[in-house]
Amino acid sequence: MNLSSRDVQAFLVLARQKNFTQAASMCHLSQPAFSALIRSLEQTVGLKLFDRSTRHVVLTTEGERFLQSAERLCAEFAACEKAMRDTAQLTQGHVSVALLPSLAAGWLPAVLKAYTARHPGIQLGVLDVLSEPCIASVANGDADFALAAIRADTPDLRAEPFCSDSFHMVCPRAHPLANKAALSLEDLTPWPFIHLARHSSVRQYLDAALFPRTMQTFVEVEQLATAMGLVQAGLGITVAPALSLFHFNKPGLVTRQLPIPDMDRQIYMVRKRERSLSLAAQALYQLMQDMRPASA
Amino acid sequence: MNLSSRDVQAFLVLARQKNFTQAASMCHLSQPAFSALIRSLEQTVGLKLFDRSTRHVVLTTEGERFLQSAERLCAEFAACEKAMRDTAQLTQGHVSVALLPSLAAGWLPAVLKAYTARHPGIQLGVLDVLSEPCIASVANGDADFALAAIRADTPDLRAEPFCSDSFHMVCPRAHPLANKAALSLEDLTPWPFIHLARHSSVRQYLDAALFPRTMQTFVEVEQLATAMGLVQAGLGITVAPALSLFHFNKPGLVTRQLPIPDMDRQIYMVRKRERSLSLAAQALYQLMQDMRPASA
DNA sequence: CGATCTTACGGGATTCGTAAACATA
DNA sequence: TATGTTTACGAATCCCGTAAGATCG
Repeated sequence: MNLSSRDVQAFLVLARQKNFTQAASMCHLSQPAFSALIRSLEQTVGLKLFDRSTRHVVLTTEGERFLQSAERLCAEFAACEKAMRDTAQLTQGHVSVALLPSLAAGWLPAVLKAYTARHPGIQLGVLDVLSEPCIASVANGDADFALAAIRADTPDLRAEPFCSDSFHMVCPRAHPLANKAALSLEDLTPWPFIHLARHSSVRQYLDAALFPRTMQTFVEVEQLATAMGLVQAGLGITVAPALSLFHFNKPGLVTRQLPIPDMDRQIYMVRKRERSLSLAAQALYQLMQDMRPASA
Repeated sequence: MNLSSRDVQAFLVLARQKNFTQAASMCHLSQPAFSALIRSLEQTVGLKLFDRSTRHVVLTTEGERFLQSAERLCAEFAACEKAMRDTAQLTQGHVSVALLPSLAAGWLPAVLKAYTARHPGIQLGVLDVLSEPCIASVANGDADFALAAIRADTPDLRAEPFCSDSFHMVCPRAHPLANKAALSLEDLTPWPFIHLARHSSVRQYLDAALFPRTMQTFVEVEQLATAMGLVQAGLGITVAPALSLFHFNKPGLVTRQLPIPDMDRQIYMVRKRERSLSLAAQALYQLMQDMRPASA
């Protein structure tokens, strides 16, 4: 049995109007076409639904029975249509993004502000974790996409460059490096250095750029905020990516970009291969590209 | 937006199978036709519902959302289809008949027994009242049709002969009329007579047949059962239609048919003009015709 | 005779299946 | 290369609107 929303709609209109001509025009059909439609509906349902003479049109008992089903069907159709329109117009939906804590703290707030202003009905999810769990959350479906420092190209995942992130030296205002002209990586090696843990992407980029040289390690810490405190206390200098410099925007501290272009940290947009982003995710990613941090 | 049960079904099959070829064969369609169907569905819904490559078919986020609506729609379609099938097969339904108390007591039980045996799911309604309220209940929709002694042909109602009902004299066994040969209406006039009330159809037929003669009225009563008691007590004789003779099937009483054919009471089937009987009512009426009382 | 539903029929759109092209592992 | 989806296209079907026919008040 095949039954379309159009059939149901036509039936309901006729049941209300009790007049083929009026009902037909309401359905934007010629009267004979409408008559044929009702006849074919009766055939597919297998029951005579209307008693009709040239003067009167009335529901049969079976028609009354079908009316109940038709009204429920019509309500479901309407709900379905509304749901689809809402999702298409981003009035309703959900998006979850995984990104590095540095992006989440410094840059994301403005993005989310713009996003919710435009799409207030969309539920947001943020996973502000390191690159590895970012990738994992995309792989297992917790996040629609991720912005991470790992070029994760697996059979499941696909990465594309999103932005790049230059490195900056951080030292106290009174430090000799604070005003040195033409700063280079070489200049940093003599000084006590606050390292991040080896598993951090910052450390890996830095070690690679230094190799085979090394820094005078004073200490290794996990959090950039800790490194900030140590530098502010005059215990050493450190290197941080541009996106996390908001940590070091403090009195008594100086940040200077390291002019080593090929050392720039790449941030990738990571998503599932062969799966399109949801509309809500597309809109968020589009906005993120429009508001992409200056590739300083 | 037009959406058919076929579309929804196809969507659900593909969402389950995640394979166009298999889903197509399940829907008895060629694979390209099925592919086109899904494409047109996506177009009417206005959303991409599946991510498809040559290897994998997966629901998009929007497809997941539609899946919920589709499942609810599918359930409604199934419920509707079942309801219609039940109605068509008389597994479900309702019929209400109005008929004279005489028919209701003597003849109806066997009819209803046969009817419920054949259609156990049909709800029954019986209005065992006099002809006038019978007709009224059809006119106001309380009964599907009536069996009454009034030929009710109004703009709203239509009557057709159903059966005829001969009249019988009732007297005590010891009464002279009990064994008299060649009984005629004349023979009854000398004896004390138990009349029914003037508004009863029996009385009207009897008065018309007698006119201008009259009976020796002993008393007028409303109920045939009362008349039976009075006759049994030897207070008089009476006349009753064949269909209510079960009242007089008692020891000490004799009933004899009055051989006056054109006096026979007509019973009519009364129904609304221009309205078909419900399937349940059709079945009941057909059975009633098949089991029609012998036109004694 | 006027209003209204049904039937008849020609044209146009939709939909189907076969065959070929295309894509991915 | 094998599996599976999309494109191309001719044919059958379905659906619509106009016009004529039938029916009831």
